[in-house]
Amino acid sequence: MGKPQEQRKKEIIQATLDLTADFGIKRVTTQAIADRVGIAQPTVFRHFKTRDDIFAAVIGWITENLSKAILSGVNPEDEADEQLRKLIQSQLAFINKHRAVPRVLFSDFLHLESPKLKSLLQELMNGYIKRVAQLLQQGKESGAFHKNLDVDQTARYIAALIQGLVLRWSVYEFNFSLEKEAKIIWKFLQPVLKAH
Amino acid sequence: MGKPQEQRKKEIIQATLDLTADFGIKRVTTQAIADRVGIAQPTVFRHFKTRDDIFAAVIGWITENLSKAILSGVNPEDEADEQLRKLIQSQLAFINKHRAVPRVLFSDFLHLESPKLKSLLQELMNGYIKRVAQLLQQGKESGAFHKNLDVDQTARYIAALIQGLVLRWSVYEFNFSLEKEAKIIWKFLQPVLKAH
DNA sequence: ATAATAAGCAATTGATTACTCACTTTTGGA
DNA sequence: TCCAAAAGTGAGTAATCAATTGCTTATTAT
Repeated sequence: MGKPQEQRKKEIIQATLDLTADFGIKRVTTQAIADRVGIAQPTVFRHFKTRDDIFAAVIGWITENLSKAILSGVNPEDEADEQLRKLIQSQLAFINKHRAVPRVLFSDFLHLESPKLKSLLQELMNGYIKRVAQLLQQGKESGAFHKNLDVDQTARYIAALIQGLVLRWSVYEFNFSLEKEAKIIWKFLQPVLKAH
Repeated sequence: MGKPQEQRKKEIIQATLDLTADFGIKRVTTQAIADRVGIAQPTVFRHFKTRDDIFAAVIGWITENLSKAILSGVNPEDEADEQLRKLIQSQLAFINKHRAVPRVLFSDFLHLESPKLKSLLQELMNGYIKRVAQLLQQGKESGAFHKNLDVDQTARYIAALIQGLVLRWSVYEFNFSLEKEAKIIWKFLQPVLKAH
């Protein structure tokens, strides 16, 4: 019994991701989702109670897979600065492949309509910032980064830098490669991390 | 004839700004705007042909007043680095006062539903980046910034940094002061601008 | 003063869309 | 095999909202 249920859920999440990437959250109606999955519109509600629940699952998917992408992109035996470089690189590679991410991130719908979705988004950001801060702390202790680095502040700004970059990428209709930007952003960060 | 017309237009724009700050673009219905101005809903359409036109005017207002705020905050006789510091500071002070700015900036509605509004947004970003790049170039020539600075790249990243910061401010429900952040962000940028 | 124009409104329309209901079909465990 | 639960559907419902229409009131230029 459980199997088809879970299968359909995944199909619905995937369809929602694809549609969100192309058209943005507003246009992703339950009808559009149903069409793409190949079921009738009311059937969607057999698997998710409300449309919000679908987007909650989508944020869950993003959180989970972004974590995976970062984990698999980073070698914990590297020096902290190399780990951070790879983290940024694999994060941008992931977003580059999943345009639904900026659509979800920059959605007034999510920011304002649903407190539940908003707190999921806050958790996603918190988790990311925390992870970066850990690496900064590690690198500070090992001498890879400079001694007076404010790790929390810097982690927040690294996150802000990347989010701003992704916003520009999204506003300019994905017309440059995020993966290439990873190298440039890393170069940009060097003086912040390593200067005296 | 022109006078009441222009007056009402301004009232509608102001009402839209206020409502957007509080509730986000989606909830700013023509009815809500009319209620706040104190007119009937169809009267709104005497002054703006479509709802999109209202938001176009709002972006126009933001563009104009952000420019003014920056201009009046910057003394052109200062050194370039001092001008840039004041530019960032007055920009953040302006956004701090006008929460409609992030609501407009981070709206999938604007990004996706209306090509016209999207290109207005792109122009706003372009103008800002250009202005920062000019200051960087000026400071590079005067020796305030280091010789190998990539002015366009750096200008884009400064814009990204600020936009990412404003996104966090918005996602965390405006629970910290952007003006205070201006000082910290300036400190953060020092090594990028002045290192060898 | 008055004609022309703009500003205003109540009532309605038409389109959209999340969600429900009553019913049928499929599926999988005993 | 059988039957209970799950998955599915067609046909709605109810709510929301931008935009229109047909009309009245206020303003202003001559």
